[in-house]
Amino acid sequence: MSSSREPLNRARIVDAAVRLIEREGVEAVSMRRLAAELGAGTMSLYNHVPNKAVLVDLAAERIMAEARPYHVDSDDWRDHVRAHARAVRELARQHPRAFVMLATRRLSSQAGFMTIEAALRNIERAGFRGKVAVGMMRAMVSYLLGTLMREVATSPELGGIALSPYEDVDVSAFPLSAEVIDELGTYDHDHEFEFGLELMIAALERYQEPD
Amino acid sequence: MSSSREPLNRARIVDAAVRLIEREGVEAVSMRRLAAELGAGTMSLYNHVPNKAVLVDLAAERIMAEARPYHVDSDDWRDHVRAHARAVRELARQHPRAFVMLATRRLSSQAGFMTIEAALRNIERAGFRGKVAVGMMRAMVSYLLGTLMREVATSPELGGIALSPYEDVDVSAFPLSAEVIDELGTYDHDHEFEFGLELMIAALERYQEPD
DNA sequence: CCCTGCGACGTACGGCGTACGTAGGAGGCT
DNA sequence: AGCCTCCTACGTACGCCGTACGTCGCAGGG
Repeated sequence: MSSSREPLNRARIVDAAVRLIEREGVEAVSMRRLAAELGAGTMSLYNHVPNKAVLVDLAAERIMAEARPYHVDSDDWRDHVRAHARAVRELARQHPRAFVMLATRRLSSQAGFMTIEAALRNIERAGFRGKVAVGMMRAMVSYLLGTLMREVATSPELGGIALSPYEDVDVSAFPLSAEVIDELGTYDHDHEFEFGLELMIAALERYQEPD
Repeated sequence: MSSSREPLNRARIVDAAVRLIEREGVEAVSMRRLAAELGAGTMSLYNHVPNKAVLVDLAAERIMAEARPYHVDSDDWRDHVRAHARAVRELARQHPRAFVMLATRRLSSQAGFMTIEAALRNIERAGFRGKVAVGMMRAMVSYLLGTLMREVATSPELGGIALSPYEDVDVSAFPLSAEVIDELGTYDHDHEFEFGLELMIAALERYQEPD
């Protein structure tokens, strides 16, 4: 495939891995396939990358680095938090298969720090610093991670989610669930994300003005 | 291994899978190994289970079903929310390797509904019903999923997390991060979990008394 | 007594990650 | 020029994996 005259190098390999991950998910990545795609011998890859695990790590970092810094024109910290959260969501939606992978991996990259720094800046804007700010930042990250995992790992094109997840369960044993069963079966991800986001913002606001 | 005189059946196979998952994680599960552990031929498993994917699903459901309903003596909905969240956390900590698996899978089981119903009950106690309650429940689930993923996927015994994740990054470019770098490198999961939990509760409270 | 059906199992295929050994070419040295 | 050293590419092979397929033996019914 693509001009096999180019000598192999780490960048080209990682590139190919990223493309493959975005196209078919991590589980589709194999050293043999990658090599074939690069028109190289399988074992040649090992001259540039110690093993598959770190290759995947490198790919994860590369994808993370694609995150564009968001921009927003406002003095209100809430708008910044919103913009930041939406930017993360955008990244997740653009790379659904990669996101699941990123989510289960601890990041230690420059790119990861950019996100952390931006989140801390927003929380500082809201009037928090130090330990409390870190706690809030982490809670925010947890919420984002959670919703986006749910949104993205649930998307139908990603591997056979049942149409109605509640087919073979007798709901009558669960009165409250039964009452809102239609709601439970429906996912309006836009709405849910924004709802949860406002909930998180409300929580921060409440800490601002203590009783 | 263990009394190979017993005839094979689905329950025994799923049991073995669960044990193996809890001991060494999903990635350690293989049909050959499972069969060996049961003192059976590899292909005999396929008489009781169509393929590995559904076997793992069955194991996931079985683990989920182990979740004990929590109990708490209080009239305050906050205490119920706390108890529920802590029960989920306990489950995650008792089965860290299984939890990561459960988290990336959509549940449609009876057991899953028990959790949903309990969460809805608590939120109803706080005075919310219908669509709003579902949104809140989902936000709560997202937060729980997120923190617990972070807590559990990060635990050192689960596959080589670097001691200090921020070794080779130049923090000086990130002033706010630098300011709290010690905090960032430290994880007090108990404290963090409770902090985030109170944040979520605060958010619900704020919805109770609208400005 | 035979027939039928089912569960257990062996073999084999095409995949995987990667250890290891080899070969060839580029660059520096004398 | 000749040689040596080092780096990269690559082939082979090992031990895993999931599972399709075919066979065999045995239990139960006619």
